[in-house]
Amino acid sequence: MENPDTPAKSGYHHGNLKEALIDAADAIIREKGVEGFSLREAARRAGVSIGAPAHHFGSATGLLTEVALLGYDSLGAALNAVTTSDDAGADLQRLALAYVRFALAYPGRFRLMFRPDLVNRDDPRYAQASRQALSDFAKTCMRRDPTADPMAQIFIVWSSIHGIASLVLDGKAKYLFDGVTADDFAAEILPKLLATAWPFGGNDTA
Amino acid sequence: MENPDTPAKSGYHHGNLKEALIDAADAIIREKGVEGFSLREAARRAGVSIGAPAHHFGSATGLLTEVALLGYDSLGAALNAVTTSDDAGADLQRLALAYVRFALAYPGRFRLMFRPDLVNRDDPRYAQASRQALSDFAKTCMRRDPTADPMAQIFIVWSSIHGIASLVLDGKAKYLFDGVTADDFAAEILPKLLATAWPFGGNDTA
DNA sequence: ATCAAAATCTGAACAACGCTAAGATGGCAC
DNA sequence: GTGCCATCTTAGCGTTGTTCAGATTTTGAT
Repeated sequence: MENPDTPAKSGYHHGNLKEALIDAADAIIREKGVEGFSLREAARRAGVSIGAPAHHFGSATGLLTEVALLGYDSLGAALNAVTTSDDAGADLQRLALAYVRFALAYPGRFRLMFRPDLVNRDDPRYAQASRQALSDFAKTCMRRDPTADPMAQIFIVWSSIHGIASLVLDGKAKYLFDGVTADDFAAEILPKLLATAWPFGGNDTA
Repeated sequence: MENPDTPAKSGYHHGNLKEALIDAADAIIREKGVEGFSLREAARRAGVSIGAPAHHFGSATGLLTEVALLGYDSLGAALNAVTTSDDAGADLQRLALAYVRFALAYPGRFRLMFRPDLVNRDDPRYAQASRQALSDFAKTCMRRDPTADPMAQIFIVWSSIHGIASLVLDGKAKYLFDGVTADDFAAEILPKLLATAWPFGGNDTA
């Protein structure tokens, strides 16, 4: 349940409250979504009083920012685990699939990561984590079409993938593909969609 | 400020509280965003006690659903106002531009429209409004490539546009196009982007 | 080793929120 | 006129984030 290297709680002082609160917040968001989160419940789960988190994070935003950073790290790891090949277009398809599957596997984290009202964007680690998570993406985009304007290409491709993830997560896909669940979509419909209708899958570099 | 055809408030009874509350909610969301909304403030602005909205809308979700419907109507109107031509690809570009500009002009409405936790999706008017808003879109997609699978094509194109709008609205564009404001993006960068890097602008039907 | 200083956590308070239920008010059909 | 019913008020409950004085423990300097 907990890291074995925790100093454990020695009565009054918790030991590593900061990590415990981040874990608790992440768990709440996983179970009940971003809107189900409350600072008080995170404190409750960490076995600490309601005023304790303020010392470590200042406000709820501070704690949620940490969870968002964790989210970007895990997204980056998921994209980094995608196998690469000579075919940049095929790689881009796999990355897109991984992106959407991440969103569906961690809907709470994913939503939080794109909620400017809940995270502190002035934290320099935020921009860093965001950029890092998409680095594989950017590289594969450039590999697919080295002649294109880098920022333009990355933005357009990222938008397409992010739009797919957002719409599916918000339940809009079932309006078009009537009644299909998000999991079915990710497992069956989406791969076909990416292989046929998605314009970034083709190997343009010949 | 108010519709001239309001029965006005006759002391105890408001006259048309329902509309007044919807207007108030829409105004709050315009001014302070979705998160800045509260049922109590909407009641306050309508000049009515805090328990009054419950009678008309049941809960906050009920009221917000009305605002979301209003949002879909206005989005549909914005897309419907786009001039059409023989070139379906060019039309699609204009529709995309209108979609993103709507999101930037009415960020509160736009975000609310895609917040499943704040609107009642079981309301049959929701699916109806959603479909209606995108009808021009769907038609133009089919006109652009009549051979493609309708649902697949519409979903992919919509995703692309929705992703652009979402990322810009969430402030992600300024990470790629350093420091540019959302308005500058919509006015200058986006049109060029749609004309060059966007894969759905070309006239594939020859 | 001692003891002050800093870090950490408690507990209570405050204002605001959504929701509910009991009662007051007034329009409207009969 | 009278009674019904939609409408609105008011009070209350449980919840939330934030703040702050004080209790407790660790740390570091002497």
